[in-house]
Amino acid sequence: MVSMKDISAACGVSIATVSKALNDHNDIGSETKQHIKQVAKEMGYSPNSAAKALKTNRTYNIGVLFSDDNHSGLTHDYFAFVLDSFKSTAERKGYDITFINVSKSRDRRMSYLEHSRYRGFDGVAVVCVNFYDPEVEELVRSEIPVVTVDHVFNNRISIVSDNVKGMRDLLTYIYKQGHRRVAYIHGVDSSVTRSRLSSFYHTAEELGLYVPDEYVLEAPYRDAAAARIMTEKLLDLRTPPTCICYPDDFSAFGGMNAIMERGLKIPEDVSVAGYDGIRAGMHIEPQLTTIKQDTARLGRCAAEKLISLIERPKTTIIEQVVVEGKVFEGRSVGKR
Amino acid sequence: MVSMKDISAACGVSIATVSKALNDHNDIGSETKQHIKQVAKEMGYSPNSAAKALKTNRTYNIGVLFSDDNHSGLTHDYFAFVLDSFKSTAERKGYDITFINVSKSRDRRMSYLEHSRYRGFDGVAVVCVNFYDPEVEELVRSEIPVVTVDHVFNNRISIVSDNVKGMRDLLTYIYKQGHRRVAYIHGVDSSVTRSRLSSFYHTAEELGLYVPDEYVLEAPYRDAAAARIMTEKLLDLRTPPTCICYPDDFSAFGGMNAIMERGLKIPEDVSVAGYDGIRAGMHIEPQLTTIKQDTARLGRCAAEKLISLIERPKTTIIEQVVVEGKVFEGRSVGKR
DNA sequence: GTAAAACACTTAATCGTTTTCGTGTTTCTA
DNA sequence: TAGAAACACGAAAACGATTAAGTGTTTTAC
Repeated sequence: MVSMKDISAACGVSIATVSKALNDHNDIGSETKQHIKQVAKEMGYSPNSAAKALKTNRTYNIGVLFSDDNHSGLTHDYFAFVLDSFKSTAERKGYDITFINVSKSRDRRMSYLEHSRYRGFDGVAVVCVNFYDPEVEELVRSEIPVVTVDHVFNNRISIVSDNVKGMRDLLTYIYKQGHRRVAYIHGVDSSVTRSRLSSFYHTAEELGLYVPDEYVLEAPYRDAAAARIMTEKLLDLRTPPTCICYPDDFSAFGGMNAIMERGLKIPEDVSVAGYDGIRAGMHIEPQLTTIKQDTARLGRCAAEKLISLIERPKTTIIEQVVVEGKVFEGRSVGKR
Repeated sequence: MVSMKDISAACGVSIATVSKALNDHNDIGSETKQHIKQVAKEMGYSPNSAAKALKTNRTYNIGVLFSDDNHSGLTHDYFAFVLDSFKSTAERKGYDITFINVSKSRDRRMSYLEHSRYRGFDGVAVVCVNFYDPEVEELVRSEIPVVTVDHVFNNRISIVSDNVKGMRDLLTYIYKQGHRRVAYIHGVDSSVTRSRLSSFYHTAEELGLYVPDEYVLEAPYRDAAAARIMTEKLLDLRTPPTCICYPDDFSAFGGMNAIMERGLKIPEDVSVAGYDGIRAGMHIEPQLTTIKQDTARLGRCAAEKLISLIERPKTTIIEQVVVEGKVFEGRSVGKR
């Protein structure tokens, strides 16, 4: 590995001069500078991020905390899309991204914060984790710049999808299609769930839609099997709903299967709505009506905000950025 | 940030002693060692990976090259699963993973190899990229330990799914269900495609299955729209196939839609088989018959092999590890 | 023509670790 | 009891970069 020392020797100048030449400082003569750059290229100089980081305290590396209770991890469609967008935005701005370890390593495990300090991340993005984990708390409250996605912490930047508007739009759409008996299987408790649920109730009231208690059930996110069971409960009611909303598209798939297995038709007998707008939903029969999240924007916003916070901490506004999704009109919600 | 220097001052010993104590060297007295560790904990010592890396030339960081022509990136279901497994295996063994930049950064872009050297990756995994990219070549031929997934390079370790056996098993299953007119829409040229295609022909011959040329078409991977078009071509033939195999599950979704839109029933009129076994396939109607790849094993193997190559270069066998998938019997391939 | 300013480098300290040699005590060994 | 091990620790160099301060030379200004 050829270092600045080698170049300085080859060029007959000091290491400092090499450093400055390569970094385009303006107290180096232009022909010296050109020559040094030339030689560096010829010798195949490769900079050493560790040395640079040690000296400058900047790594141009962003940590990403990415995991959840179900251990869906990277295979979580919605968050994978967000992460993908986050990644390319960060890369375009000159940052690399490294995952913050979530599994216990060979020897003593580090906490998220310890790990972040160890790697010297310039900033951290928290996505798709259990936000009530004390280690997450510790990380978020630390001195390291942080953005969170889909969860609001006090006095931190967060990027959240507009669950209130999303649920309102979805329910309104369903209502306009003529449905008057709408059930909602919501996810387990979290800020996302709470936003959607209260929006559901609030919108129902606005629309003059009566929602009996037995129409509102809970199931874990992305658990097709659980959604099945809940769906069957709903279908067993004396007056079953004409439309069922699910916590996410995957759950909707599970629900659809339960419905079809009873010989019922979608959307003729029962309508179904998902949430998230994952790709597979477009390809199934009938095409799933859902809220299409703007994952590209979520990821991009998160990266931009975080990098802004890193590079211009004073002028970066600490705020919650809300990203709207929109109703994707498939064919799983029919007219009544 | 409290460093070894701070601890050495607090304990009245030299920095060297602190380093050795914390690293459990055995030329430090046990009570001194205990005391130093104690103080380190109390003072909230946080180690600095950059300094350590600079000195030891080991980062415990693995680079992952992950991208493709379609820019599916992280949202590529099959590879996301592989990566997820890779990630958790690596983490369990004490390695972090960092993405190798694929987009051009703000200033001059680094090549994959330059980037890897810059970050000092102990090793690199190459997944889901265009393997004919000269930059990939450069990286693979370099001094850095490398494993590749689903592509074989000369004299490098690679983990490949058993496409020959997979295709054979799938076609054999289809044959046993009574199909005699089987079409295959294969992916674009790559080592994976070639294995599957030759296995398809070979197996057909073994089975005594005649495959007319017009039954074999090409479409890009994971392109539902292209699969639609090809499917329609097949359905327009004077003797259309009774079963269509697709390059992957997503393409199969596209094909299924084309079939259903013609009012044909799956599997009564036309049967459909996918490849990969992504989650969504389980949830659609009819459930997709496909080859379920062992993504967990692929990722785990890749990580284990790479880490072995890093830690024990001499004793690690350079080989192609083949991971078998198996037929997932859904309901999209019917009996004839 | 001379002091000051501008220019083009160099020196040397520093970031936080690791690790090779010492070196001074203590404990065996014969 | 003298010499050799064994033990417990320290000094200092090194990893590869950055940067403040210093130095000698040339240009500028009046």
